[in-house]
Amino acid sequence: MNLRDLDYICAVADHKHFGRAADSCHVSQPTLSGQIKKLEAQLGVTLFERSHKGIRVTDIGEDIISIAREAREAAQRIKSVAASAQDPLAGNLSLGLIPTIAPYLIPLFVSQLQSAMPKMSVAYREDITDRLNEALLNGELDVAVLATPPEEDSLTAIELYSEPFWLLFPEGHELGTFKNASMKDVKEDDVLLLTEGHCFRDQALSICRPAQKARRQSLRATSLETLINLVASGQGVTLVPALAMRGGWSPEMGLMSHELTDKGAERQIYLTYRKRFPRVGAVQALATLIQDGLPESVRVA
Amino acid sequence: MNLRDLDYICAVADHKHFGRAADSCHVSQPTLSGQIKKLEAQLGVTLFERSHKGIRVTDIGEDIISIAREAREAAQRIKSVAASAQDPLAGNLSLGLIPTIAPYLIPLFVSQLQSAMPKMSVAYREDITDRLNEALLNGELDVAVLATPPEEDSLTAIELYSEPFWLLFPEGHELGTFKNASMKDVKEDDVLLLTEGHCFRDQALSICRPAQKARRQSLRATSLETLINLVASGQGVTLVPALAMRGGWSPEMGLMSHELTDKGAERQIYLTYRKRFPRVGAVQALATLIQDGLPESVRVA
DNA sequence: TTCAGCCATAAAAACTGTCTATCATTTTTA
DNA sequence: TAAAAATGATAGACAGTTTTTATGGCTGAA
Repeated sequence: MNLRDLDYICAVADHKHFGRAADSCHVSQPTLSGQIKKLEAQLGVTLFERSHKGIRVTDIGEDIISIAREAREAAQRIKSVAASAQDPLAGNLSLGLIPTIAPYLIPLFVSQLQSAMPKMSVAYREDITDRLNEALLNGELDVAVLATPPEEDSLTAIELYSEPFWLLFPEGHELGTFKNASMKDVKEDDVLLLTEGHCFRDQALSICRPAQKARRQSLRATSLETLINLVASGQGVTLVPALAMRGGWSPEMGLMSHELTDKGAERQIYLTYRKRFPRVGAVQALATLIQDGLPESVRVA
Repeated sequence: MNLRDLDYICAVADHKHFGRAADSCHVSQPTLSGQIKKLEAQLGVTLFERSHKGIRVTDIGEDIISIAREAREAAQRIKSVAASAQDPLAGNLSLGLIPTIAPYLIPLFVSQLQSAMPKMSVAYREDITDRLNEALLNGELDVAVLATPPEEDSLTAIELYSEPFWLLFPEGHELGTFKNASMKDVKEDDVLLLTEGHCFRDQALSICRPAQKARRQSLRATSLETLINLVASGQGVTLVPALAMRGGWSPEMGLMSHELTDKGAERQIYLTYRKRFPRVGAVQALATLIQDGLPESVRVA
């Protein structure tokens, strides 16, 4: 049996005439006759009672043809579902972001996303790099905004932007007298960091002098917001990524900041996805959309 | 697209492994890979994300495969409906009978029909020959028990039995003194007949002497039962077909009867159906069943 | 009776699906 | 780290199926 055979019998049932049915299927009449004859033989059932007056559909023929229509309709639905999925800017996309990016980046593109890709529905997930990578690998996630390049061979990434680090310190701190800041100006045990697992912790540590690295085990914040509040309350200074500076909180909260002048005081942000992920178009579109929404405080490659 | 292709994608979705899916479809792995690749190209959609770790079904793939399962299920249903319709002793059959046969013949085979062909459901229709023939031709009816051979080329018939005519007369009638009866013994204007349209009227007339034929225009019964009652009330004599004699009414109602000795005082009963009617098996089975239930008063060919 | 309409049949041609053999890549194992 | 195993993709030959054109036979109508 064959979907085409089902087309043929439905056409004959509709036209009650082999020749016209054949025309409607764009095949010759012998083709249609032959295929229907074969199908009848396979099923062991006569679908049509042929006579020169006209075609009569047998009782069993009626039954079978109505099921055939269901099958054809399903096949048709497959085609239209596939056709409407053609659009790379449609469908579901699950997007992961790390906690030091999500709250600052998402507002920069969500509304644009809605208007530019209304048929794309994005599910967000905020988690630390390791877990996002894992989710990418097992297919729970389609794409992720990460601050580390992919390590697995099966992953690849688009470079989104590079994000400078800023030094955040409380009002009245001696750094306030400086025009700009470098890590050299920071006291070793003055730097507050995130808890382990946050990649930004490692990135911040990597631009500290070696001596600093072992210190301050006791004070670790679980989020950037907490960290900032700690700084505001005079517990020390910290580094924040540029996008986190977008909030208007600095003056009111008694916080001051300098962009760091140190070379390498920045991190590269990637849009990571599986190499085999089929909807590269959607990923590309998302990357461009994110980049278009970025402020000038970060540098797009 | 093809039902086989749908089998393939469902198998891959089930096994998450091309090789094993190919095995389950009893084809080689390249065949399966190739067909799926082609289907994906046709649909313009990636159904599976292939990697060496395992197969991941894409979102659109999930959608399409679930529809594919519907189509496969419909195809399967076609096969099983056809298979269960293989049985010639199953299905619906519409059976017509003429009024001078129906009430006497149906009781002779209905119970046998139920037990011998329990999956066959017969719809009965009682009507005069012309209308039954018409219904046969336009497909309203599948078979008919008629007392005339088919006239249309597209119809054919099985000879069921030949049914002698009996002469029915009231008790006290002079015919009661005879051992047997012939039409020669009957007074011309004594014969009561059915209304026009009943073939039995014509059959009865045909064995009357020509002189009788123009008479008795005024008394015409619309049914055999009426005719018999008319005879019982002394209005005349009549002919009845043998099967109508089966009832136990003769003595009680003051009726007597002789089987006619005239040559040709009988009629041939046919089971008529369209030459092209596909379920000849059902018709044959019905014919045999009817014949098996007949009494000895009629002759099976 | 002839003619036109309709479905069935036959033989050749085109197409499609399948197989074997082989490759490239990835993962596992030694 | 290198060899082996596993997995899916590719290529070319082959077989089976579908399709087409040409033709036949039957039926109903003029």
